[in-house]
Amino acid sequence: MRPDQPPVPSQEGTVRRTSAQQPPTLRDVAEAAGVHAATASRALNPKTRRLVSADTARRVMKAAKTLGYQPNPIARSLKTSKSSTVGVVVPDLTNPLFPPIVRGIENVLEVAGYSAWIVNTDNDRERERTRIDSLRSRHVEGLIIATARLDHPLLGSLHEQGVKMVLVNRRVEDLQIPFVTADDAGGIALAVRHLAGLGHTRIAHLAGPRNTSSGVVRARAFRHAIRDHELEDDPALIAECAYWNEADGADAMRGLLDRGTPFTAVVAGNDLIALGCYDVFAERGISCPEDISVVGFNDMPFLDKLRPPLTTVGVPHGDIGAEAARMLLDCIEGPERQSHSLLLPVSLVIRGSTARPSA
Amino acid sequence: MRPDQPPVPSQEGTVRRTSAQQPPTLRDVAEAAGVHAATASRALNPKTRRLVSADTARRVMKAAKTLGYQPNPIARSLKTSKSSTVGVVVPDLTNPLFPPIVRGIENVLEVAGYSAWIVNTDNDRERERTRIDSLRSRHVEGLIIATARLDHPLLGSLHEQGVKMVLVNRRVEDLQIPFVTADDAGGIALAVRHLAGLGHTRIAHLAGPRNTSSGVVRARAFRHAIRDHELEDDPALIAECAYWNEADGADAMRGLLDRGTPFTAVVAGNDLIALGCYDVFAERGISCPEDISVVGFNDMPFLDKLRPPLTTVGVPHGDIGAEAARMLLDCIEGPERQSHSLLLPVSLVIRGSTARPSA
DNA sequence: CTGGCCATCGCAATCGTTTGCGGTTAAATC
DNA sequence: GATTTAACCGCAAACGATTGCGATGGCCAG
Repeated sequence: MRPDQPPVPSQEGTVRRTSAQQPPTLRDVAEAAGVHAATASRALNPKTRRLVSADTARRVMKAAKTLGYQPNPIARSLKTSKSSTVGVVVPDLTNPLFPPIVRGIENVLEVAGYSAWIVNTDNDRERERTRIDSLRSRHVEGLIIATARLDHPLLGSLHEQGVKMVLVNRRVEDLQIPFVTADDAGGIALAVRHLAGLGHTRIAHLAGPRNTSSGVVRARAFRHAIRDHELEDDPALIAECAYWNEADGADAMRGLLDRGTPFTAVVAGNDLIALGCYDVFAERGISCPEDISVVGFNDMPFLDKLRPPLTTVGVPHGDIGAEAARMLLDCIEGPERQSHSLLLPVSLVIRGSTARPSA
Repeated sequence: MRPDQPPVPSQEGTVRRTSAQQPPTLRDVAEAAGVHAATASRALNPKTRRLVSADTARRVMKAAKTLGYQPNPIARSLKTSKSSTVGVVVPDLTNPLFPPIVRGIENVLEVAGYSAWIVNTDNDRERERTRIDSLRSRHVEGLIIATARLDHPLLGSLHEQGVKMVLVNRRVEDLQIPFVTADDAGGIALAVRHLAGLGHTRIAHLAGPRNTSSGVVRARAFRHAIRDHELEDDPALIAECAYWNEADGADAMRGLLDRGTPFTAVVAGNDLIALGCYDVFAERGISCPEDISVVGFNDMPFLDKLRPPLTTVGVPHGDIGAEAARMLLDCIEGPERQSHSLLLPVSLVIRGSTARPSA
């Protein structure tokens, strides 16, 4: 659309695009510095600067500064197939779990000169595929993925194709994809130790979906912990939620209650599931923690202001994101460094939703 | 890095890049269809398809499909200076106010074939400048901005430069930049009407920052409403928060309490400020709503599970985002349509934090 | 039968960088 | 003083698409 000035080529050799404030290009600074564009390119890039004389490097950099030159990432990306960009795939930004992770990611990416493309999948496989395709066509240099399911062919094939990626919060079975998650098992152990210490013996678990690693790891850890403390190991005390959200948490809780098996405490797969429990408590006039104690998982924001404040296990979300980003950058820059995975420590945040059993 | 095959040009004319699964390029499909790349380009683009014969168009599209051709957005963007991309500038994704807006934006962008670059500014002017620069260098076609301050020279200069943008949640003074916000004044009116109806006569306001439009609009609306209902119009009942967050809300509340002016209700500038009040209530043993009623603004998630559940004015965040995106697309496609601004209706969500004054 | 018009398509330039290669110059060697 | 050597820099070809323009051919009208 630019009115390409009529083909009167280089009338003077110095002035280009006089009228519009088209941002200056590399050629502009090259001309200003009296060198060829190639030289300017080398002078501006620290990695190639040693190929030009110190003097011309100075001249070029000065010219760049006075012209306010900003390299065009698109042209660069086209040429180099690099983009200084990574894709971040989350199920839903609206889930308070993810923004802190994203912030952690962005913080480390930013200082490394990278930026993040964020996409939501809404847990829809097809949408996930198209979003990731779009990321790849934009030449992202790697992927940080928060939507991993245990069985995830898409990730498998991406991995085979050599796409650099790291998983956050989740792992996938049988694949050597690096991940960084919270210490799920440790967190659950903390939770049931706390409940056992309060005197609970019949503790239920509202497990997350069986197709996510967090779901199964936490559920398994729960059964281990129950046995370790020699509490009631009753399969009827375990219910599974289809999704990590309030509605399914509430459903699971109702199911548990309707089943009639008595219990005095429940460790929820995560905070949202715990919130679902709160809803059911309100429905049925159950009081927490007097009738039933609840502990959540994640320590998402504002839990301290709930009625009652939710006891939960605190997870360093920002750190998870930051570590994941660091690992991805390692993958990208150091080609074949064997990057192992990371389990970040958690802590129990004791608030008002847990108490001694009334009985 | 691709091992550019030695300059044995077009040995057969058909095979390129046999080894690697380098994605097919436009030239590949052109060859496959037996036409020139230019023709292929025209055939693939609906807008130019009429320039080629129906038959070759079919051939090209078939070839594209069988090769799995995906146009390279980077090359396209370099040539056309378009990117099918818009920038979304928010202060902090971690604030639950913004994710729903972002989702709304993405939903309408997606069906239009656009996608969104999200950046956080942390309310830091310098960071804001650099992030927006980076967006522009990536050729975003427009900006959706949620960080507007009333006096915002940066936005002014962008606007002068012809950068398409629309503001969400905020406006800026003296500038004809289209915006879409909630009906702030209407929401405040609803809130004080509710409180007045309950019998409160001394109502305080914890105003948002004076440098944001929402802050001043809500504060002004508050004073109007107070006068309309002929309640105590005492300047000592108004405090201002430096930021829209819990900590500053708590500070303002403490200031109000320490001032000694009596009041029985407070309308907070937004939900986070209201949460700050909750903190102070806990500190000082004040009970809500018995001693003081509180109403927030925004109806962010999980407010219904607070102690007590927060009465607040509900804002259609998703719609705000969606409308903003629609307006921006209009700006981009229709060049000089006079796009006016939008005020979306709000509603009062009455919960447990408001009650009749005890006195 | 010829001229002209239109539909169709190819040519080549272009967007702004990066980078292999080759040429120039000055310094270093014997 | 001739020749090697290195440092420095320019040339031009990419990357993958879009697009103005011109060439070609077929078709119809005169």
